[in-house]
Amino acid sequence: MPKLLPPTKHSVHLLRGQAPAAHAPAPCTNSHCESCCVGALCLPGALSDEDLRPLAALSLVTRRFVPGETIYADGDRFRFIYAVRSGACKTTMLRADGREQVAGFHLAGDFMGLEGLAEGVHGTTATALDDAQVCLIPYQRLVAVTASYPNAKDLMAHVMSQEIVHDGSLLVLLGLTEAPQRLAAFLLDLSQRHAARGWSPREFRLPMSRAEIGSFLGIKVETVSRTLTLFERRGFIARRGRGVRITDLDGLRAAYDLRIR
Amino acid sequence: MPKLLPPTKHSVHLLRGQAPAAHAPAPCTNSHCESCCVGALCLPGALSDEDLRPLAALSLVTRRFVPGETIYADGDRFRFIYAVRSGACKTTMLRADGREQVAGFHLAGDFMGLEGLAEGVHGTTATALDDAQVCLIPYQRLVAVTASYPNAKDLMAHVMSQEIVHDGSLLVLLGLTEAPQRLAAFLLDLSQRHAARGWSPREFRLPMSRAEIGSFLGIKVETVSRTLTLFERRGFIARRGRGVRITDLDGLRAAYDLRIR
DNA sequence: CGAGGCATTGATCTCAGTCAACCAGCGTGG
DNA sequence: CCACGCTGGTTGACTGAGATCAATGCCTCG
Repeated sequence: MPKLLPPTKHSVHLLRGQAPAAHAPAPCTNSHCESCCVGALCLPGALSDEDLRPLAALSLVTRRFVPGETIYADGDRFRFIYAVRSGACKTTMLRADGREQVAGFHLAGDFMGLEGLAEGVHGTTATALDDAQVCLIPYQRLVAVTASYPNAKDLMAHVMSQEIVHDGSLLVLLGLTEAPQRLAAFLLDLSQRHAARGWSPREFRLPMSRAEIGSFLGIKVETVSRTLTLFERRGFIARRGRGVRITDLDGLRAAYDLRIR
Repeated sequence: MPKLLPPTKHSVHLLRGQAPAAHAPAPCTNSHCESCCVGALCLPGALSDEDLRPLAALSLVTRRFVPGETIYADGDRFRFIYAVRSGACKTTMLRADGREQVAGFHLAGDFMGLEGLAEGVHGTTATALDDAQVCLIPYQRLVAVTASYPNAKDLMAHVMSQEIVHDGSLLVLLGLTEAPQRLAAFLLDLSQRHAARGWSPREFRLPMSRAEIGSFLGIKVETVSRTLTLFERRGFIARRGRGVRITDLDGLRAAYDLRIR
């Protein structure tokens, strides 16, 4: 087996030790944006302290959620925009047959619930995957604040545009026909999002189950599993449980000719 | 063949006659929002004339595009938000292997190019599918206008949220595993969007090629074709070329247990 | 009227879904 | 403390849906 690269005891140990501890930001105690550890991610880059000050008036609430706990539910009245401070969440929609369909995954620094704005009602259900801290931003108050501070006014548009950009690249991802392509694109998307947060793009924990990955990608659990083993045999990744190390990022990209920007 | 329902000469004729002519809005000659025929679609419902007035200051430009013509390209600097006034467009991304991947379809009343806001550069290419009229909204000027008119201020957020809602439902659509499910969901999505415009939800023209449908849905052209024939044999649809009539909307929905809201 | 693009259909083969067994980790409770 | 059962993950054998290859038909446009 020339190409085969099984995870050594050592690498496995690395995976387990690093994944959750080293990359997750330290818990935040303060609810104000100035001191929030995901601030730079959460808010579009070039905001000065000047711009941030009005946001202090929002008096944000940060809540903790345990894995599986619902953050907001489909049908709830839209009152807050939710910013993930730490941990990870999923948003889902219920299908007619009762099974849930994953609509997206959200890491620290991501927003959730923006879809509620248009109709005044949420159209998805958000659930914590990890122990997660989520910042509740009261929308009405945000509107009031941004109205009077011109510099902070583009904030929402910026944030929403980012969401649209990401959704777009996910739509392209899901337009791929073959399971390995989709899964590779999915891993690369996660990798890139980790990089954007200053975390390692090559080694991280998958906060979601195989079933959830499959639901999102439109492929079955077994195929997710098999394809991951395939990637491992090809030497693209090493893994241990939910920990993943991308050992050959370019190879992975090249093998499935993707370009998720 | 008990269930078989081939398109009669008569129904075919209906399809051809109605599809493009009856449903498309009449061409707009005026560039101001007050008199634009897609105004109610383009702008969130409850805007009064009062609210609309400031928008006149935008002095919008409407441009015509012929089928295949590029409206904006991946990499272009973000200057405009594009509102489709008539016709239909697609947005695409180029994959590494050079083939293009369809990221979305846009009907009259839809916006395009919102993804450019975040980075200041467009991340997709927009192309006309029909003869299309597109309204170019200069973003900087829009920001200036909305800054001084509080009622018009939520406009952007509203519009972007709608985009996010729709993207979300498309993500769910693409998370479906089987080709007939996806195609059914796709048709129902189109149907619903037609209904939202006051057009017939049961009879319309597909402005895109089978290949483009396939690219978007992640299935091959042949499968698109075969699945459409399947739908026809089951009595769910009738079709002639790019014209479609949904003869059994509930049946289509029920058979593939979807609930695209 | 002919050419070329688009759509449909058929035959074959491959990949992913299905069904089922098995394993590892974990919390519960004896 | 270990036995137990449960959930989540992996693997195998088989089947079926969809991709591929190829041919034909249809419509549009020059």
